[in-house]
Amino acid sequence: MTAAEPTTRTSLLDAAELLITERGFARASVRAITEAANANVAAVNYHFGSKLELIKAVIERRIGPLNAERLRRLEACEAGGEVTLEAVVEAFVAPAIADARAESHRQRLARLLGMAFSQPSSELRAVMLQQFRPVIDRFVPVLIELLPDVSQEQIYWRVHFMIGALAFTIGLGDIVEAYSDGRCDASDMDSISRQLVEFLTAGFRYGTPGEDSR
Amino acid sequence: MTAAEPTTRTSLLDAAELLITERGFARASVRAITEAANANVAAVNYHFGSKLELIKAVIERRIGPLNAERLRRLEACEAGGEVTLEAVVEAFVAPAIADARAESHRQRLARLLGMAFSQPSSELRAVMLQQFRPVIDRFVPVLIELLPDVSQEQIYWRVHFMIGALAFTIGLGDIVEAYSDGRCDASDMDSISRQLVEFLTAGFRYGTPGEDSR
DNA sequence: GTCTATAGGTGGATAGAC
DNA sequence: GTCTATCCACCTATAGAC
Repeated sequence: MTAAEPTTRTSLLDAAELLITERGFARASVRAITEAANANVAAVNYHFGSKLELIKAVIERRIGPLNAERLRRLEACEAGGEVTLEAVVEAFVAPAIADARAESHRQRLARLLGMAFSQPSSELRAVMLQQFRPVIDRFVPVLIELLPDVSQEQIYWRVHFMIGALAFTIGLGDIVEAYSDGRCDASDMDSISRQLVEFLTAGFRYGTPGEDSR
Repeated sequence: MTAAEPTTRTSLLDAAELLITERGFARASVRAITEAANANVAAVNYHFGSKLELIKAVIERRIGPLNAERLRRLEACEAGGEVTLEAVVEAFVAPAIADARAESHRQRLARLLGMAFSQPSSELRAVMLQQFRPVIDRFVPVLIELLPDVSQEQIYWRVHFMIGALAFTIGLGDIVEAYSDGRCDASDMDSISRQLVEFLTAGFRYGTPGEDSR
């Protein structure tokens, strides 16, 4: 708990994260991970018990702090008395994009997140559900209060739409560069974050056409 | 080209699709696929050349018709003279959700789509890009015309947000059921489609706050 | 904690008979 | 086109010396 010397354990986590985002869960072999970490083949089993437990640890190490930051920002909003819809959406979106910008692992976290979500493995999806649960439980009531004309059910769906747009955007932003023939810059995180927040805020606020039309 | 008798080739495609969406690309082995298709182990290599080529064929078989339907619906809008923003968004969203409802493979197509997108394998991502390119190229100009105050760059990003929300929703709708403690029904495709179209339409239309505020 | 060696298994692919 | 038999690369996990 003193300094940040690279233990074998953290080296394994780093190497695993890198290789998983590069190759996927299945093709990131224990052999390759231990080799990249300058550790022994048996190190994964010694430190984590199995490859699956290592993967879980990789996911939890990233998603945990990310979601904690989301909660922290939401609480900062409430403490400041400025609980606008836009601020709440930003509290959810911005930490993920900020994290994607940090270091060299630009899309790594989000791709990891997206991969873990879309993985059919029920084990990994359970980890994701467990990690996201407190965040959803905290954000939804705030959104309900901010949008009294929108039903609870609709709020849940819109939160889901938000997560989808966010995960897809960070993990696969480079696709837009290809489609737009370079007109869009997937590395301009500030612009992306702003555009996404504005888009989602509008969806939350105006996503219910006049009730009289039904 | 006469009837639809189940050839070995199509049995392999069906079995591969099912197993891929259940287990993922890596864990859907050639052995399991051929067994499920009541075919011989060597059949995959005989008919497709390799496992990778089989996977590509599975993706193309589903995404191709889906995107063709999107183009067809967009053209129907234009022919009818009713090119509203909502109709255009619906032309993009509804075919995917309709397909997800058909047969028993509820989330299969979309999960396949999401998995193929988030797969680090550059081979598969190239297939996805190639399949989506004509759709993007067709929808973007229409959206530009409908939203003269929104820059081209922003349109591309919003289309990206739309795809993300859509893919995530169809592929992982059951997550919402868990988070909402059953308040949301992920099998009510009509409701989901309507809500998603309304959410996205609002994002497209009102996603740009007044310019005077900057 | 780290290493070597190896067990024990599954993967994709193919050769060659039918 | 279909089958069997087989090759061989690679994987996870562990036992046991250091």
